[in-house]
Amino acid sequence: MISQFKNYLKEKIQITDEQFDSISADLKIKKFDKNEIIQYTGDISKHGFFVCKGLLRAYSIDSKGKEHILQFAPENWLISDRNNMNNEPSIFFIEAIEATEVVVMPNDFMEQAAVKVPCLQPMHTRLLSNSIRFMQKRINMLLSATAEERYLDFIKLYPNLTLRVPQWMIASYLGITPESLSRVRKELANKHFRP
Amino acid sequence: MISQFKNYLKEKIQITDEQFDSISADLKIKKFDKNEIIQYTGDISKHGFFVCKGLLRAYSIDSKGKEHILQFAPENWLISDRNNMNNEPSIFFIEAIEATEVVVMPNDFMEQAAVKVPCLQPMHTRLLSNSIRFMQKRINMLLSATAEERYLDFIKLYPNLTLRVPQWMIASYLGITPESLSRVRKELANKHFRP
DNA sequence: GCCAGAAATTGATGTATGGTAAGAAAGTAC
DNA sequence: GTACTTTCTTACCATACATCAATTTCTGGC
Repeated sequence: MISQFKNYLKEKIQITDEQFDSISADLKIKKFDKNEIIQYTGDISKHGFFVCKGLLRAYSIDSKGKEHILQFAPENWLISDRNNMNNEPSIFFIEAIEATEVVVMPNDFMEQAAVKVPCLQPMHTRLLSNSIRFMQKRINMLLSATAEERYLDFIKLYPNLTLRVPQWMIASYLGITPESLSRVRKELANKHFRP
Repeated sequence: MISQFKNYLKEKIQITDEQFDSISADLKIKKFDKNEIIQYTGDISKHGFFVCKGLLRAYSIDSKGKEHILQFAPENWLISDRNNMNNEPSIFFIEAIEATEVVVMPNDFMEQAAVKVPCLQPMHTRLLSNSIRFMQKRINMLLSATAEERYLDFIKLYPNLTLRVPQWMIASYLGITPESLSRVRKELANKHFRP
């Protein structure tokens, strides 16, 4: 449903149906099955994705074969590998955790679209800035907080994801093992933590 | 020296002296002493900084009073708190590690300047994208690498900073204690590591 | 050059989280 | 429903890094 992307934009900026139509020619809808991999490490992908429905994750695999989740992308999230902007290869995989429907947008979509619809430009900048803020917060947590604190923070930040994704993925996002997360949860249960 | 900022821009984009003059009216030079704090947590700062000379660091202080360095900013780096774009308070301090000279730029400088000099816009987007890539890499390291690996990565990334900043700051950037970094270095010395 | 304070090193010990392994529980496919 | 896989839990032990404390080395100010 491309209209979902239109609604997303309408919530952020003033854009008419005509304006949207003028930029949507470059967009395509694509569906992915659960567990389907959308982008591989080393790819030079030419697209970013807007998630209409479903759930994606971006993850890397380290030298020991362990996965590390960099980002979840549920409905109404944009996900794109900024490495591809410079035609450099991706450093992570993108995979559909659930059956997912996305809008596929060329890497230069925002720049191009902003020519026709100027107010997209500040929106784009704002999105990038938010992404930076978000990652700064995450780095800060990784530097300063315990596993338990990070887990509580995760629950607050992604209340619905907590039930939607398997625990081992949450552990992978937090930078701990599934076993440790299980123990953290047990601890919290003992303290009568209510999620 | 505001000319340093001009040279920086000239390396990135096509900009004439006249164009630069047309946007530089909003810029000011400011000097900070070593150890001077430029921005406090909670501030709603209205400026970002371009470092002409010297070295800044951005850091947070956790609930136990421990500092955590989010970013170093040596010469020719831009540093600005994206939180301020939304008039939200800063989540970190910015401090001069050395006597430092900066160009002070209003938060909306890039947006405004891009009206007069359009090619600043894609440059700005590229800078933000690079910042995102950089932080993704750092998150990935924090999730997957040992203290030693992160230190080696740091040395490769910031060869000159390694000598310029005290070790306890590097430790704070890496997310370990100064004692641990000292031991990591000792280990590397035993393995005949040559920096 | 000397002194005070900061930074770095080192040793002894503590703790959070990891690794392994086994079994329980929950999904998923047929 | 049964079989099979995946996920989650639990227990035991291992390890990377933290903490505390005592020196040693470095640095800047006089």
